[in-house]
Amino acid sequence: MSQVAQRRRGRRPRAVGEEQKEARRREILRAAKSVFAKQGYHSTTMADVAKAAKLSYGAVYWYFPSKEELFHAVMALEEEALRERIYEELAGAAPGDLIAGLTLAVRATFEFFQEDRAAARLFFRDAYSLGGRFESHLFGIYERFIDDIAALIAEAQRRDLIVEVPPRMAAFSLAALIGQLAHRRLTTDDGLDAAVVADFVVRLVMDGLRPR
Amino acid sequence: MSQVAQRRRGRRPRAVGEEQKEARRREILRAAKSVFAKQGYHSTTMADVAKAAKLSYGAVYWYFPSKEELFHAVMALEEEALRERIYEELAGAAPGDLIAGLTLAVRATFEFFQEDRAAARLFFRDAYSLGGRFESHLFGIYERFIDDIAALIAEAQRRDLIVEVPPRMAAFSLAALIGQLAHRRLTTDDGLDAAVVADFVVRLVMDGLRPR
Amino acid sequence: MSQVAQRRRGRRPRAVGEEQKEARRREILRAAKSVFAKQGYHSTTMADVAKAAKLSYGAVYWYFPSKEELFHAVMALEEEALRERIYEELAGAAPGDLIAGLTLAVRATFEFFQEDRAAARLFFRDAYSLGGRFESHLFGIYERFIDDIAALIAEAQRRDLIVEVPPRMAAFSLAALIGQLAHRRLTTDDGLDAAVVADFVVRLVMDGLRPR
Amino acid sequence: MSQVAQRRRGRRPRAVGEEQKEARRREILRAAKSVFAKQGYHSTTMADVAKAAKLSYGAVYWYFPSKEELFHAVMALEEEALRERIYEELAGAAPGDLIAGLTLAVRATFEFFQEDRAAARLFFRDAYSLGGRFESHLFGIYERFIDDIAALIAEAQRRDLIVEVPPRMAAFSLAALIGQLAHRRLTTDDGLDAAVVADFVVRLVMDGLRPR
DNA sequence: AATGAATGAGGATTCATTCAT
DNA sequence: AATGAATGAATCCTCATTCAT
Repeated sequence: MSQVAQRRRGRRPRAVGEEQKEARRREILRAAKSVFAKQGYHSTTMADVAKAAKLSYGAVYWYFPSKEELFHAVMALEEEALRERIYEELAGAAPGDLIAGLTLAVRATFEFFQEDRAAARLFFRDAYSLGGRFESHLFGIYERFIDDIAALIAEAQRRDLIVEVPPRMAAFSLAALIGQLAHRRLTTDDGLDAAVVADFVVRLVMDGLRPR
Repeated sequence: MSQVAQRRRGRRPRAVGEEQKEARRREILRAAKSVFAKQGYHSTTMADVAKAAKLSYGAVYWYFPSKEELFHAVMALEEEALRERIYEELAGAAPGDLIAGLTLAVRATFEFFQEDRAAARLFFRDAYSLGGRFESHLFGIYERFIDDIAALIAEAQRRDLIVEVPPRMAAFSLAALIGQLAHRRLTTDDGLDAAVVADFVVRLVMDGLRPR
Repeated sequence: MSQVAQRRRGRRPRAVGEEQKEARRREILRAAKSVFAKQGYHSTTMADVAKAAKLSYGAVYWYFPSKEELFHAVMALEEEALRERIYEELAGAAPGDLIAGLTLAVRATFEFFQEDRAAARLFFRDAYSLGGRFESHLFGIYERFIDDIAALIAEAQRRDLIVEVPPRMAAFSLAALIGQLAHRRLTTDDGLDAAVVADFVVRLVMDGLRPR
Repeated sequence: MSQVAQRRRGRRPRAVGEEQKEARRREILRAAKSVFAKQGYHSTTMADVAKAAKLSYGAVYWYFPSKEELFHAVMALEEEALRERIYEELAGAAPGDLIAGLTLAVRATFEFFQEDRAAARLFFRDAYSLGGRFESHLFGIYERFIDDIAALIAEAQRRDLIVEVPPRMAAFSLAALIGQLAHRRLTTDDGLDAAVVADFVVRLVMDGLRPR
C-alpha cells in the first residue's frame, strides 16, 4: 500500500508495525526537540509537544511515559548525533596525529552546535534546568564525552605532546569551552565567524596545553 | 521613629523607616538566594521564600513585584558581590602588570564560586534555564564581566602581551571556563583541589593567549 | 470450522465458533474478577483486565460493551455461583426440616466467601462503592437472595418455627450478617476459625428468631 | 464589626482568626459530606466540593491537603458524632443494667443513621470504596466502636447475661446488623418502620445471645 | 476477531498573585 | 507593613472508548 493511500482515510493514519511505531516515535522526538528548544523545558507543555507532532493530547503518552522521560529521550538522541559527528570526523584524521584529531573533534563539535541551534539550546540551557535528582543523570550523559576526550589527551600526554594536567579536567575544559562558545553565538550577536571561533578554541587549547 | 509609631497589633515588632525596610529587603534576598540555590528557580515557590525569610505568605510582594523580579534582584546582588571580589583583588596587583592582574582575577572568580556554592548554582544552573525574555537580561548581567575582562585583554594586546584575538571572545572564554569548572566541582566528585584547577585555568589561558 | 477458516494473519490461533467465543468470554470474566478483586473497581483499568486475560488492549470491548457492563457480568456470575452453592447444599437437607435447611444455607454462604475471597471483595467492597445508577441494579442482584431466604423464613413462620417478623427483613439481616462477617475475616486478623463464626451466626439467628 | 458589615465589600468575606478558620473548615466538611454522600467518593470532584462550599476551586486545598485527607476528615467527624450520640444515650441508662444499655445503644445508632442518611451513605458505601492502603485505616475507625461494644458484652458475659461467644465477634455482628439495616432503608423501599426494625435487631441479638 | 494506536474529556493538584483586613 | 485566605488558570497525567487495519 502506498504512502499516499495510507493518508487518505480516517482521522489520522495509524502507525502499524514496529517500523511505523519507531517512525512515529522519532516524529515525536523531533517535534519535542523543536518545542523544547524554542520555549525551554519548563515553558513547554505536553500539549505543545502533541500539537507540534500533530498528535492528540494523550497520544504522546503512548510512546513516552512522562515529560521527563521524553526530555531524556530527546537528549539521548542528540548526544548520539553529536558523538557520531565527532567520530566520523576523527575517522578521517591520520591515526597517529592526536593533535590533528583533537583539532578535528573540536571543529566538528563546534560545527554541530553551529548547525543545530536547537541542540545547543537543549544542551546548554535545558539540561541544567531539571536539577535535583536528574542532574547526575544528565551529567552522566556529559561524562561520556569527557571520557572519550580524556583518553585522547592521556595518550597525547604519554607522547609528551601535552603538558601534564589531569586529563579529565582538561577534557572537561575543552568541552565546556566549545559548548559555551557555541551557545553564546546563539544568544548574542558579536559578529564572530564560526571558523574564527573554532580556530581560536583550538589554538587556545593546543598552545595552552603544550609543554614548555 | 518611636516605638509607639509601630503598628499596634503586629504579631512581632516591625521594622520602621528606610533603614529597616532595606534590612528586610536584604533578608528576603538572602532567603531567596538560599532556596533558589537549593531547589532551583522553578521548584521554588514564593511560599518557600517567605518561609525561609520568616515572613508571611504574601509579604514578599510588598518588596518585590513578582517572582521574576525577585530572582533578578538576587542575581544582581550576586553579580555585584563577584565584581567587588574581583576588583578588590585587582587593586592589590601591581598597576602595570596586566598578566598578574588577570591571574588574580581568575583566581578570585574561581574562589568566589568555590566559597559560595549557592551563587554558582544560581549562575550556572538557573540563569541558563530561564530563557525567553529572561535570557537577554541575564546575559546582560554577564556582559558586564565580559566588558571588564575584555578591556584588560585589549590593553594587554596593545602591549603585545597577548595574541591578537577578539578581546570579547577571549574574555568570554575565560569567564566560561572559570564558571564551568567552578560548577563542575559542585556536581561531580573528581577529587581535584581548588588550587590545582585555578592554576590550570590560568596557565591554559595565559599560555594559550601568549604570542608565539 | 476448519483451520483454514481462521484469519490468516492472527498472531496466535484464534478461537472460532460459539463455543470458543463463550470460552474466551469466560476467560475475560475470570481475569476481570481477579483484577477487580485485587485492585477494586475504580483502580482497575480495562488495560489491566486485558493484560490479565492475555488479550490485546481493546479486545475486551468485543465481548463487553463497557467497563460497567463487564463488572455487572462478573457480579452476575458470582451471584449464580453462590446461588448454586446454596441450593446444592439445601438439596441435601431433609425436605421438611426448614431450620436445618436454613442452617445449611448459612454455612454454605459463609464457606463460599471463605473459599473465594475475591468474590467477597467484589460483593462487599466494590458493589457498594459504585452507587448511582449502579446501586439499584446491584441491590437487585442482592434482592434475589433475600427473596429466596425470605420464602424459607415465611414457610418456617407458617409452621410456628420462627417468630413473626417481616420475612424479608429477617432474610436481609441474615444475609447481611453472613456477608459482613465473611468480609471481616478478609480484612482483619482476629484469629477466629471459620467454623466458629459460622456456628455463631446460625445460633444467633436461630435463637434470635425462635418463638418464646 | 457586625456579620453584616463583613459581608459587604470584596469578593468574599475573608475568614479571620482561628475561630473563623475553624468555621470555614467546618463549612467545607459539611459541604464535602453532602456531595460525597450524594455522588459517592469517586464521582465527586474537588470542584464539586468547592462549589458546594461556595469557595473557589483551589481554596479547599488551603484547609485540606488532598481529596483523601478531606474524606478522612469527614469520616472522623461523623464517627465522633455517632459516638457522642451513643454515649449520650448510654449515660441515661441504669448503670448496672447492661442489657438495657445495649438496647439503648442499638436504638441510638439506628436512629443516628435514620436521621442522617448522608452519614449512612458515607459509612456503608464510601468507606469501602477507597480500599488498598486506606482500608486498614478505615477499619481502624470502625474498630473503636467494636471495642466499646465488645467491652459491654464482655461485662454482660461475666454476669452470665450473655452466652459465651467471642465478644468482639458479637460486637461486630451487632454493628454490622445495625449498619446494614440502616443502609438498606436508604436504598430500598420495603415500607418498614424505623421502630420496627430497631426492635427487631434488639430482639434478635438479645434473644440470640441469651444463655439457654 | 483481534490488535493496539489514537483520542480527548476529565480531574487532582500547584502556585503566582491579589486583596480585605 | 504585614498577614494569610482566596482565587483560578495552568498542567501533567489517566483511561474509557473508538476505530483503521
